[in-house]
Amino acid sequence: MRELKYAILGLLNQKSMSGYELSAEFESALNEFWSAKHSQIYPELKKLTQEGMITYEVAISGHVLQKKIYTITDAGREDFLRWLAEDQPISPTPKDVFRLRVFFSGELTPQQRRSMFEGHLAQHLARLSYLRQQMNKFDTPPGSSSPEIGDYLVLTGAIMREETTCEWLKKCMDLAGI
Amino acid sequence: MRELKYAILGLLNQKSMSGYELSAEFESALNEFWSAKHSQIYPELKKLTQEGMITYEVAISGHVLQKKIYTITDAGREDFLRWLAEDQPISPTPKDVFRLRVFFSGELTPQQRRSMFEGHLAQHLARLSYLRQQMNKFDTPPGSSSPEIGDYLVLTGAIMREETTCEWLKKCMDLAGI
DNA sequence: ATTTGCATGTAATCTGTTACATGATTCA
DNA sequence: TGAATCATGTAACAGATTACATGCAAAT
Repeated sequence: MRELKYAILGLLNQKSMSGYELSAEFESALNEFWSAKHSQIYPELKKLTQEGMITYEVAISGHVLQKKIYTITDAGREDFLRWLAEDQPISPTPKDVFRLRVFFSGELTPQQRRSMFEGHLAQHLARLSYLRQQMNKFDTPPGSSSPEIGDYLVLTGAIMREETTCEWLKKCMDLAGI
Repeated sequence: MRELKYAILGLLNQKSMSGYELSAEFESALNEFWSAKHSQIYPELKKLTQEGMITYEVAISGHVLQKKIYTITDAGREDFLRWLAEDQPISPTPKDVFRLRVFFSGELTPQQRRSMFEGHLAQHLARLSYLRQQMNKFDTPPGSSSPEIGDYLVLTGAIMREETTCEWLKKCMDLAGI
């Protein structure tokens, strides 16, 4: 499916940048729905260059250190837009280790179950409060044609998802009688 | 992390069965949070047998056809229970292609955006109605020490997750002014 | 001087999917 | 007798993580 390809093309379509900066984007902006390590990004950039989807020019940081600034080509933009507009079936529900453990949680003692749910709830509450704080970067909700609209929609979705996860965990503690 | 290993051990801890039946479990009971094809299951069963986590005996279906009925060993049960009780940090948010597309959706025309959200909403509503129907298998909510409690908790979670996804999609259409 | 961050790459390994391959059983 | 389902495996490939490997730049 080459999804990493389109994540990279999408980012380069917003702004030319280096592999290092792309890497940072995956850890910040895309963090709630995609990830990629530099060891995966660099080879993909090489491949995309060979395929004519992107080009780069070498820039110098300081005196000697070289970095490659990648720019999307017309062919790359075309391919990206084609992918973006394609309609695609919903993906199968992703793997979730925690739910796997909950499925088997009947084998645990009540104390063990309690600590399992409590531990996860604490972590999800922390993530939720982080996401809500992220929301502050929007003084006012971006308009429907603002360049920030996508960012805003996914952040909204991430918050709703965490809220529901927290509610579910509370309900689990309740239903499992803890 | 060997998560498939523990999914298999967990199922065999409930009931001895063949690779084929395990495969069917992944497609039904575990469907909302785990999956595995037979091409991954059979080699894992071989490995678990070598490791002494499970054993099998050969049964005959009909006249000739052999099937291997796997049973968890004491060592396997111990290892499974150790894994289940371990406390573990929440997993990083899973990859989600649809959210990736929403993130870049500012590049689409309003009509394209509309069809993207509408298409997904329809599919998620269908899944939601399927899950709600699944809930009917519980005449009454299982008690906290019933063997069905894990199944019930994850189904509850799956429904809540789908409901939130649908709400989010509606909100997206609203915010994106469609 | 030392640590942290910038910057780029490859190798080994693990996980998972698709495709290849075979054959028996059951039901219509 | 043909199709669907039961039943088990391997091979090739794709996607992703961890570890290995190197070196400059900036700030303390």
